[in-house]
Amino acid sequence: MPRIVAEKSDVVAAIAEVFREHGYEGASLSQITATTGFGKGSLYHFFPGGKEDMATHILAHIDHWFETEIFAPLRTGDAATAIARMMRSVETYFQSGNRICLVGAFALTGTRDRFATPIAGYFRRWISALEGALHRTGLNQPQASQRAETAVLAIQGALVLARALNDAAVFTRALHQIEADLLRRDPQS
Amino acid sequence: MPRIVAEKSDVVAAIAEVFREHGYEGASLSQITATTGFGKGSLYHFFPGGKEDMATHILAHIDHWFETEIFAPLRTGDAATAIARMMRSVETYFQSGNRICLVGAFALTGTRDRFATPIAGYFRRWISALEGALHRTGLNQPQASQRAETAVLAIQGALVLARALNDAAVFTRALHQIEADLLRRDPQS
DNA sequence: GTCTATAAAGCGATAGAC
DNA sequence: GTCTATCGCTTTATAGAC
Repeated sequence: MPRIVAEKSDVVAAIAEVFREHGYEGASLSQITATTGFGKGSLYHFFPGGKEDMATHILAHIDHWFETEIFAPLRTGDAATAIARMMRSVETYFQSGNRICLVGAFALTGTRDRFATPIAGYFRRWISALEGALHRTGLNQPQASQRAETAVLAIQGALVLARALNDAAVFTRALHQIEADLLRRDPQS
Repeated sequence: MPRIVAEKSDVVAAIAEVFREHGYEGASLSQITATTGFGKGSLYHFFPGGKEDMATHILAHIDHWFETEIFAPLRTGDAATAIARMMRSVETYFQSGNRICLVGAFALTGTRDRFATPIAGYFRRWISALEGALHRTGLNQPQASQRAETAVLAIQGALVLARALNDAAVFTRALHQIEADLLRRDPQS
């Protein structure tokens, strides 16, 4: 049954892009109203806590997407398949390097202190889920742990560099190398 | 001969830390005056263009430091020595992961568009200088290019992840692996 | 070169009509 | 649930005394 009025989840996704583009401090309510088409009345109806409330819901929304699409499959599915799927999902989600990671961006400024728990949790669970999958492929625990951390870190770095150079190909290249490194069978870590 | 009054370079270094902590949008003039001790009168005396002027000088200051301490040695010195020195300088500069890269942070938000040229130039010259050094160690051009990009990207990612997890050890671990990967002699890229 | 006072604009947030 | 009007505050930036 179609709805006339907006739903919170629609609003969250729309606002997320404004935060992604300007950062937490840089995203003003007037930009949000202009870009999303929602007036301040609607915004404060959905998010009584204002800007911080919006960001909290956006982080939860992002976390839920990654949890469902990436972390959970890494934990339970066939390890190699889940890792390959992770790489494809990451490429799609970050639009081949044209979209940044909001969680990573929040981490780099004073915004981190405001949202320290969800930010740390997102990366911790990503690394942990990937580590588990790598362990199931036969790697020992320290190797799996190190490789997982390196892969997640490299994805973040690739997003930074792709945007700094305004060259999405940097991201695509990095993803291919990350995948090869993850599945490598030689003795090094 | 000692000076009583402040010099522009002193002011730049002090302001840089405020931008580093809060990002471009998040750093307010009142925070800058509070942290640095310079009043608005002094600030606008040194930087008539205001906040954007300050950020421009800060980026130039950072660029100059890297140019002198890291890029130039990579271009002319003994390759292996210069690379090892780069890793040490990077560890010191970023305070073992407790200090972020302002250029990378600027790249992630709308601030990038304002400073696109210095941001891209910083990373382009870093990668290019490192690529040259790797080439001189015997790697062919594509290998050197790929490894240089991967290393710079990994440094940025390590800074993001270390700050997200509030765990500087992530950065230290990553630096060791990056150095090993850079100097590796096996056939893979 | 540094200060204080102040202007003009934009900010996040609220109130109340509909 | 959405709108407009508005509050109080902070922002960047300027002016002018010292």
